[in-house]
Amino acid sequence: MTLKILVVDDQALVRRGFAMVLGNETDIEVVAEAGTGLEAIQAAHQHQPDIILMDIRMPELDGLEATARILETQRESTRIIILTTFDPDEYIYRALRAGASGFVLKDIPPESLVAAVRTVADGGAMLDPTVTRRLIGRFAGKLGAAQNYASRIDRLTDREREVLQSLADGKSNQEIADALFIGAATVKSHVSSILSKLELRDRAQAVVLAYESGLARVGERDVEF
Amino acid sequence: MTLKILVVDDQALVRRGFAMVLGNETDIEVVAEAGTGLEAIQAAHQHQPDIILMDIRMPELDGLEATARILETQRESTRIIILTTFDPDEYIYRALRAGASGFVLKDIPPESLVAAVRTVADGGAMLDPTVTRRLIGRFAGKLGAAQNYASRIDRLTDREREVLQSLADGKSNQEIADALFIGAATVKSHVSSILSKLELRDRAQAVVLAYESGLARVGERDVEF
DNA sequence: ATCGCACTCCCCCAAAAGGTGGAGATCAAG
DNA sequence: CTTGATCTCCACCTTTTGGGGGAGTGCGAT
Repeated sequence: MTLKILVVDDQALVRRGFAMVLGNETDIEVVAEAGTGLEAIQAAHQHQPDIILMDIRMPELDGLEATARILETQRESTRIIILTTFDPDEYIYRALRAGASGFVLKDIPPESLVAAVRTVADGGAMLDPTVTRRLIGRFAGKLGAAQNYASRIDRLTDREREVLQSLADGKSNQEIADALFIGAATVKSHVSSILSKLELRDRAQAVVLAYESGLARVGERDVEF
Repeated sequence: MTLKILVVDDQALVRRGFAMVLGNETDIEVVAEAGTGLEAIQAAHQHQPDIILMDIRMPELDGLEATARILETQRESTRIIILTTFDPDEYIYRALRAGASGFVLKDIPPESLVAAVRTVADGGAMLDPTVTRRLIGRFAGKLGAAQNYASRIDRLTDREREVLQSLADGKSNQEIADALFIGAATVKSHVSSILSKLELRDRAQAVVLAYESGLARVGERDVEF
């Protein structure tokens, strides 16, 4: 199956350049090009590309806004790689929030661009190394505070951690009991112990801490409520 | 200037493999190998490598702990790339927190490994695409399911959303009342209304939904408990 | 063998949370 | 001006939660 690509950039020359690089691959086809954000949205709906290479600075509607709008309606089928000339700083966070799967500089070597497209098509994400570092730094920094909790969590027993996991699912004591095949009284014991060890007041705080510490992660939960 | 590399893995065969791949490059030199975490720490101090390729599962001291210890004393001069066989899931956060600059799977193509080493040496960071995606997801607080909840959330009134925010801080009804300058009874009303509108059972579930929907995001909270 | 620990479960009690069914006030829109 | 929505609060009631005691089992370390 060939990958359908949409190339979006306000400079025709740049579009052609990327299109040529990608067109050399047998399993990649550039199905459309767009020169503005609005055109991009239009083209995305019309051609349903697998991957969109999106410039940021464009007339009418910038690439990040276009990214957000496109992903609103076709998040499942289309992934977007943001291309920028340099200075990712101000844009990366907006880009990632908008739902971009990649963020690379335009001076990327052609073969790397191809690799990035394939990676993203495979469900991965590809960021420029400096962006990656920034993201890690931000991530690690944010965890500065939560690290206290992460270390406190280590003091929990295995069973207690299991119970905390269940708490982070929004389960009641009885539901946890059923899930772990133990009595409700036992769950109460564990919960009490957890709250005490982590210096928390109630299960709601336990849920917060589970997320902040990384024990629970967004999107990994089977939230059936 | 040639890059000095330390290869750490408990399997000698794996070490030799990586060493050979890297040794082919004229500007890369494998200055030492280690088979355990403790050996790694020792070798890192002795050889002051620019880059360490570090396995996770090892006897004596695992790679993540070794990473943390090494970076404690030579964070400026040495960068570490974590290598794992698969299932990055459980390790990535610990790895990034420990200060790793890279996290790649062992089945990485040789030329990509070389590229990763150069990237990290240049001050960038290199993560496996699935890891990158996870990190983005975590940062952006958005993931597939989030949309369902997000839509339910906008049925809430402004005040209710405020209260939900407070719930996601782990606050009790009284604390929310104090924070919003209203009575505890009023908070109860709002909470009831929230639970009813979102079809939740208790505040713990509300916290979960706040995170899963992106209304609350890891690291944005002033967790003072 | 004894100690500590984790895990299991029990009882009792108080506090918090949640449900129901109100009420008054405001304010924007029809 | 009436309607509907929102925000504020109340009273009454039931359920859940959380704390404070135990207590018995098994298991691994000393």
